[in-house]
Amino acid sequence: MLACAMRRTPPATRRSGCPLNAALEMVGDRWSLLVVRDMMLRGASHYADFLNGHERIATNILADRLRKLAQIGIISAARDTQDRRKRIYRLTKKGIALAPVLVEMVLWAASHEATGNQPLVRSMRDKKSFLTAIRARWQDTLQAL
Amino acid sequence: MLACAMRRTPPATRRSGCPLNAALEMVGDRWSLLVVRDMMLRGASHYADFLNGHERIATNILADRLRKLAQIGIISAARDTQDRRKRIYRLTKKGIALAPVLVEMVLWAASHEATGNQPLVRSMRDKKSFLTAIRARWQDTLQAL
DNA sequence: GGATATCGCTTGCAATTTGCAAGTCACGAC
DNA sequence: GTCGTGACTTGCAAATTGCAAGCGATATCC
Repeated sequence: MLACAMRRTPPATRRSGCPLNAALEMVGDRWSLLVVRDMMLRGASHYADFLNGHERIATNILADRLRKLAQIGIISAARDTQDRRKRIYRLTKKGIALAPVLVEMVLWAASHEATGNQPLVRSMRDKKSFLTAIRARWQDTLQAL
Repeated sequence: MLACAMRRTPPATRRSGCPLNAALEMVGDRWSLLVVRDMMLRGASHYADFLNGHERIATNILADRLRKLAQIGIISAARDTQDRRKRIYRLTKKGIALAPVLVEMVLWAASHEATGNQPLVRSMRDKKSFLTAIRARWQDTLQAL
């Protein structure tokens, strides 16, 4: 199977062909990357995990973002077999590949503003080992299925 | 002078202390990073340069974003001494420091979607030399003042 | 096994933001 | 002094956001 055939979203109608524009049309809003962060760094996987995050996302917006992120192929959604009321959200390969973007945004913000969570920032300074660790953790959660 | 004293924006009221949240409150919208891209990659410096970009930003939104980016300290604005109708917008140090973020977003989008401008993508693959070149060009434009 | 709680949403609605089009106003060119 | 240009501002309809309340399916308790 060709990699191309696996893309979830055919280019759609983009305002321009610029890859940066494509990225921004997918995750260029206030909330999408925070949802990704919660999954990647805080291990969030249930609806309530995201709702209770520190930024207090509104429930209708959360539902909308989860839907869009799934459509785009950044996350996958599945019913929890242990508790059928719950759904489990997971990062896909495309989703975990956003890690370098998050790292650079965090490092940029931390070096130009007064921000919290300095331990996280410090651990990100060694990008290579941070990314390796993140990817390893993600692989592990896939094993656990 | 302490570095801290140079910050343009005292933390403001953020939804959370997370550096990623801070970054998103500053540039987490559809347009801000496209404006930065136009300056960084296309050498845009006048209002019309941005207006005529391929994504066709609306004029009121452009004015708003230029104002906000200047407030935050990502760009600076100055009257053109050659033609006093014009204003010249330039990236500050904080603005040019966004280059790694742009690079990672472009590389991510290009490897998960069908996008245009492959020459740019290819040149970004060697991140280190790409960033060095970008920073050098930025320094040059400052010399020319 | 019927009442109660929990989970993941949806709905209503006001307020803000976006996007397009049409000005406006200072300056420069002729 | 008239005309064009550059950088915006204004008006307005449409879309998006944010908050609160509700709802249906599933689990838990007694």
